[in-house]
Order: sequence, then structure tokens, then C-alpha cells
Amino acid sequence: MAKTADDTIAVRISKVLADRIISGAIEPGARLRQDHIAEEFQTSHVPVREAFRRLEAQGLAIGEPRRGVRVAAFDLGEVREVAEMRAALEVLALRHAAPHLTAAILNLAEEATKAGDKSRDVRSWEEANRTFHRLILAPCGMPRLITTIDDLHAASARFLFAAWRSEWEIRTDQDHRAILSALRQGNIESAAATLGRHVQWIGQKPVKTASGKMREAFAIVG
Amino acid sequence: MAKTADDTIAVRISKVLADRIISGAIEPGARLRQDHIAEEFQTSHVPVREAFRRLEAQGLAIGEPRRGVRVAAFDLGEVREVAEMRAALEVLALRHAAPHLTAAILNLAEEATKAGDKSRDVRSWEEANRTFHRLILAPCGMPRLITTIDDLHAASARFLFAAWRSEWEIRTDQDHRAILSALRQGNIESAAATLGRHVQWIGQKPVKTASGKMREAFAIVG
DNA sequence: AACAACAAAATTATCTATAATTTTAAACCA
DNA sequence: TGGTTTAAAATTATAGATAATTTTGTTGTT
Repeated sequence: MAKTADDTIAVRISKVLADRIISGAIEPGARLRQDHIAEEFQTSHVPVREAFRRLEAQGLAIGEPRRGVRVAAFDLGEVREVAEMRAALEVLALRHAAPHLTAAILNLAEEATKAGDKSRDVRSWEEANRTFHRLILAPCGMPRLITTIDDLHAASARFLFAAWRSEWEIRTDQDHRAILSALRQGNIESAAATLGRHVQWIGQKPVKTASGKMREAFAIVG
Repeated sequence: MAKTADDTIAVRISKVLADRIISGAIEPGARLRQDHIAEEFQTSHVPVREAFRRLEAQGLAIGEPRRGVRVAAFDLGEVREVAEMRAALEVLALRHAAPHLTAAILNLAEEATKAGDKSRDVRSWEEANRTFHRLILAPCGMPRLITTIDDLHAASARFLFAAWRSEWEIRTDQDHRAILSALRQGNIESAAATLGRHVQWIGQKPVKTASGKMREAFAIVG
């Protein structure tokens, strides 16, 4: 991840914690204890508290007054909610980005798609997927929209890792190719429609919980 | 405003500051100095810093490491951006809320519309307008979506107050009535389409700046 | 008068310490 | 045994103090 040295300590802590929450290293519902984290990062708890506020804003943690902060839990409803929000906002972003897309950008996006198809683990697949979406949406020139979409992507990745933690199978991404093809032909509406459907595709898989039981797990796969 | 006494001090401060920024009491670009604010609220600066992080997340303030926090500036591009994001997300919320809307809720929404038509100042008009939107969208059962829309409403209100600070003229809200009528008839698609158009309507007016010059001001009016 | 270098003041970011609250555990009684 | 009250420990939230950085003001020089 980005380790910009001139960041404030609070930002650095929030990035590390965000990565842990997204990757599933910290369980949903787990308490985040400020003194412990402060000790781990060799700081006082003041920057830790500021990091907490940042995580809350991203929807990765939930704080209750006087009783601390815990990792946000999530259920199928939230997976669906994030998927629908992404669909609505990414379609909006694509419509604005499309006029500014160059052949060079589309080629980079194609590279990202290939990298995704070749990846052997969820983590690298997710990164390639995120790169693809970021590449074709960034030129929209709407910073607030991009920030919101980024937070939703983080949530999506979290659901994905939770569902596919152990096993993982390769899928070649036809949707990405269809989107690129439509964009190259200048068919923005078709690209937007495919993107909207693509993001709302929700994968589903049985996984074992910590207690050894089987349950259905769901994740946004796109 | 809500003065929930059991809130943490940081939350209380952030609410007061948010209100000042939205109402225009603090100018865009103005620096927020933590020690001064801490003194005003009779606290130390630690809760003030946490309030700053919260304001940043809402897009109302911008912080740069080691050089403090300032009130977010905005231009026509951002007004448009917020309007489009609201259109996309409120339409999504309405589609999910519609099946759960009761006659009682729609009547309350009609009351809010009437209150808006009768209001003599921007502030009360904005409040009535926000109530209308909140009433018909809240039953969607998507908390993250509602939170995001609320932040966008705050931004909208900010633009509105900046544009119409001094003068204000009454407009009866035909869009709200059309939306209610469509919802009562169960015509969700028509209601959603009208809502989408409604939120994207951007008002425009010449206002005088602090330096006495005239400039064009723009605001989301819906 | 304009510009640069330097010094002083103000401000931010962080640390250490204290007060208040909640959680955990234990003891006690029905 | 089970539930309730009480006490102890842990944890959160805030205050006060310190170090580091930026901003501001002043002086000197061309």
C-alpha cells in the first residue's frame, strides 16, 4: 500500500487498519482497542482515535460513544446495498468519463483485465479488477464521486475476501471485454448498461465459519 | 438542531461547525483553528481534531497535514457533481422505498411540501424540502445509502444558502406534487423519473460577493 | 521601493497524565 | 443453582503540557 512518509500518523494507522479489515485479518464485530493499537504503532492513542473517525467515515468501523469502536459487521443486505450504489454511481461516472477516454487508457484497462484473468489468488484478482474500474472512471473529473466509489470498492473487496477466503477459481472476465469493446466503438450507452449489470452480479458460495459450521457467503464479483 | 446530550463532545462540535459551514456563517476557504474553537467550546483541542475528521468525511472541510483545516471551497462543477450524485442515488432509494410507502407517509410528505410553499425564508424552505425527500426515501431500508444522500443534501443546502443569501422568492413546488401523485397511483417509474429531473434542476442567480462585486451563483433547488 | 534572510509568534501534531464510564469478575443471597 | 449486587480492572474520553512546523513580521540590503 501507499506509505507516503509525510502523511500524518493518524492517516498511516487508518490505512493499515483499513487493509486489515478489508482483508479479513480482523473479524467483523471485533473491538478495536485504542491503547493496544497505540502500543503496536508506538504512539499515543490520540492519533489512533483520529484514525477511528476516518474508518467510521469509510463504513469500515462503527463507534458507539463511551463504548469504543468495533469492526463493522455486514450481512447480505449490505452486500446488495453496496452493489446497487456502485452500479448507480459507476454508471454515472462512466457517462462523464467516456468522452475523455483515450486509446491508451483503454489499452491499460485491457491489460488490467488480462492480469485479472491470469491471477491465481483473490487478492491479486481484486487489485486488477479495481484497477480496471478506476482506469475507465477516473477521467470523469468528479472528485467527490470518485472518493465515494472508492469507499464502496473497499466494502466490495471486504465482502469478496470474506466469501472466498480459502478457495478461489479463475473466471475470465467477459463483461470487462464487452465494456471495452463498446467504449472503443463509442457506444457509451451499451458500455454503461453492461457496467451496471456487471457490478450488480453477486457471487455466492458456501464457506465454513469460525465455529466450523457451513453458511452461505455472498460477494460482489465485479 | 439535535442536541443529544449523551453525544461525545467531538460530535457536538462537528454538528455546530457543520451548521455554520452550511449556513455560510463561515466563509469557504476560511481556516478553522483548533485552539480557538477549543476555547470557544470550553474544551481541549483533542475533541476538536476529531470533529475536523468528521467534517472532512462529509466534504465540508479539507485538511492538509501540518497546515490545519479549512472550510471546503466549491465551484459550479461541484454543484453539478452533487446534483448528479443525488439524482442517481435518490432515484435508487425511491425505487426501493416505494413498495414500503404508506398513505400516512405520503400525507406527511404533502404537509412538508405545503410548508415549503408557505415558507418566507430560504432556511425554512430548505428544511421543508429536506423533510420531503427524507420522508419518501427513508423506507428504502438502506442505511449506507441514506447516510450518503444526507451528506449530499448538506452540500446542496450549502450551495443554496451561498446563492440565495439575501433575497428569496417563493416558488410552489410542482415537482413534489407530481412525485406524490405518481406514487399514490403506484406509478413508481414516473415518480423516479420526475425525482431524477427534479434534483438536477440547478437554480442560478447574480449575487454580490464580500468584495462588493457581482457574480453568478448556482444552487441545487430541489 | 522591492526582495531576501532571519527571528518571533502562532499553530499543528503529538505525548503524558487524569477523570469518567463501561466491562468483567467475584461475592453474596434467595 | 441462578440471579443480583458490589467491587475491581480495563477502557474510553478529555485535559494539560511539549516538540515540531508553519506562518507572520521585521530588519537589512541592493
